[in-house]
Amino acid sequence: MKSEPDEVSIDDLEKAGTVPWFGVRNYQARNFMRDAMNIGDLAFFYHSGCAEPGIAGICEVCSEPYPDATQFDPASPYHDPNSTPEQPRWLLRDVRFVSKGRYVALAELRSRPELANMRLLARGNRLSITPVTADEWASINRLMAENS
DNA sequence: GCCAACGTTGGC
DNA sequence: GCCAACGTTGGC
Repeated sequence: MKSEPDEVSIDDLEKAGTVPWFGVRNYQARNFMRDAMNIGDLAFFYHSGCAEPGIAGICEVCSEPYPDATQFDPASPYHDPNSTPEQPRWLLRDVRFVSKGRYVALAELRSRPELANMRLLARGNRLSITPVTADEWASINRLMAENS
């Protein structure tokens, strides 16, 4: 799950404990969050749009999907004038802080042959939420556990 | 249903 | 700030 650290960083999540994953405005990413997640699932917290993008920590899905309030707020950059409370387009889930690990930068992810097929790293991928296979999860977890 | 134009994402 | 890649919009 990608977030710009200027908006919500892993440290912000640690302080807050739980945050709603607001602002997703891509149908595929929304569908992954709505349909492919279950309460208790773990996710990598990825920092994007910053000097050194990469995986900063782990969070846990802790709610069912519910409407993203920012879509109804005209003052929000995530406002969607075509969405209504009766038929909301954008759903989110809450996530809870689990842990921080050694920062695994995008360049390091790209250097690992075992991650060559990871959806996150696919050419042209812009989805802010992508699935992770069990093997990818295990190998990244090992990288995060290494001493820095 | 096609496709050009436009907007956005996100790494660099 | 640039630009490749992709998604969305809207005319036809």
